[in-house]
Amino acid sequence: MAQERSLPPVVQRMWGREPTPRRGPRPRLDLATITAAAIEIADAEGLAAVSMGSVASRVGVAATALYRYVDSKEDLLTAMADAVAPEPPDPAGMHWRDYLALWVRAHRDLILQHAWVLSITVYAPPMGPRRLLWLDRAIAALAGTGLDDGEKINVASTLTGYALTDAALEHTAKSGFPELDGSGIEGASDYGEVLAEVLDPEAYPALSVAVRAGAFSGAEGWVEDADFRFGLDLLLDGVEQLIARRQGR
Amino acid sequence: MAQERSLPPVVQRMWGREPTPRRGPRPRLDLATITAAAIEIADAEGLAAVSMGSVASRVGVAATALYRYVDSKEDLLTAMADAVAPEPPDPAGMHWRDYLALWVRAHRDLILQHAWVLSITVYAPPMGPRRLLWLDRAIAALAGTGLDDGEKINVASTLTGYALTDAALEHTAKSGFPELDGSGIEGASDYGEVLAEVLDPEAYPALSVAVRAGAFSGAEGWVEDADFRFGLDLLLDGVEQLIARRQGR
DNA sequence: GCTTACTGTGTATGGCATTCATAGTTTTAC
DNA sequence: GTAAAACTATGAATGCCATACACAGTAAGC
Repeated sequence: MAQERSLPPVVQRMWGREPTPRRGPRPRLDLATITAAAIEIADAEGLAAVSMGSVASRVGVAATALYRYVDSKEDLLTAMADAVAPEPPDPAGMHWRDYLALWVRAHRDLILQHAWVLSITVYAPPMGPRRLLWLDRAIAALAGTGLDDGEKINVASTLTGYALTDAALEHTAKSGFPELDGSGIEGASDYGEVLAEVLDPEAYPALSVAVRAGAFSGAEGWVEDADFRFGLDLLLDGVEQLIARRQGR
Repeated sequence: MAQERSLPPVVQRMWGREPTPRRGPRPRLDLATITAAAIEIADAEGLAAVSMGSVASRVGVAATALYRYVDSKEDLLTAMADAVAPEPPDPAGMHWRDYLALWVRAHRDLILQHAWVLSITVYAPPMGPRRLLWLDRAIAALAGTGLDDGEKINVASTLTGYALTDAALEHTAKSGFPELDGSGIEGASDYGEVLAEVLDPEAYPALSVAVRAGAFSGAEGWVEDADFRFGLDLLLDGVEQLIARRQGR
């Protein structure tokens, strides 16, 4: 009755609850070391280089041995996406807004440092121990703001989404537009230039004005990461207003 | 000199500029019909069923024939992600806030109706004709707000990101948490229940309080799509404040 | 009519995730 | 102390898939 529902094997292993077999030889591995090996490969050679074979040979077993720890490659990937998250920053003593700004930035940087995360999941509710640790800190930072638990979680969720999409944008911008490789187009302003030739001013009235006015070219001369802060402030302003509403009256 | 930079083949085809060969047999296909076929398959059987073979046989050619129109499968996928976008709603005569709310919702619904989009790209700068059409309308809706072109694009970009991540969340919530299939866990509240067993209150102080207080269980009894509106209002409040700042002084 | 520039086809290759039967290993039961 | 039971890692086999390549057919240009 009480055990009717239980977490599936992989998730249990993500939480460090590896089943310890009562008979037979001791398992030579655990999910953590497998995941760590996979992350190393992904960091070094990209996600495409992560195959059951490559991961297995890195930990010194045959490819099929991994299926003792993981039901499928997908399981391994989700475990990777969780395990890659480091310790979140400590909110102790910080104003919620300062902390959340820091939190989102750290989140984004984390993703940029392991850009392969972008290819795994768009965004799923956090389930693993590491991601939930980040969620915990965000909730903690919002203590005393008057928001209820659900609202806090919603705020964190929205911010996570922003970190993710901003990281994605920044990544594609940095690594060049994937569709434009070998076209001689190197950055946003070049793209704007070429785009201007194709854009029909009748079908795209507002956009073609903006493009011809150089809206894309401007993106080149960024002051640090103005774009990131732009969206972040948008969101935090929204949160601040919500908090004021909850507190004010 | 002027032609030094040019859009790569696929992108040109996405814009309807198919090269017309001067000799030899007429091409039997074009990118649009190939893409449409691929989208039909993805809608019906999921993205996994989209292979060069399946798409080719649906349009009545051999698998390898597709490489006359597309350099790689990835090209086909990005073409799909663009072509799937329908006509955007018309902003004429609407207040910017009303329109953008509508716009984001339509965007999210679009993704939910073709959830496979989530597996293709997290979020890349729009390059195809359909996505840019949406961008155009968002910019148009912000006319007269006092924002400059770059800011308008940034707003649209942030909102797109929100549509995407919210769709992703909603999708995983609807289709059940992928990692939890066959575990007897059916929804968020069930997950909260099971989670409570694993969560160490010392390591996750804020979160375990929230979970035990039923923060996840509450998510079940949604009024329509309260969560979606929550984040949306957060963002639009932020935009509104920005506009006020640009106008006010 | 002959060349030229194409198109679609068929075959072949190599990589990949995953299945399955098997041999080996440790613990429990008697 | 011995045998069965439970479990591990392995190696070979399967089937799918993206893609490269050489080729045969076709339509325009000369």
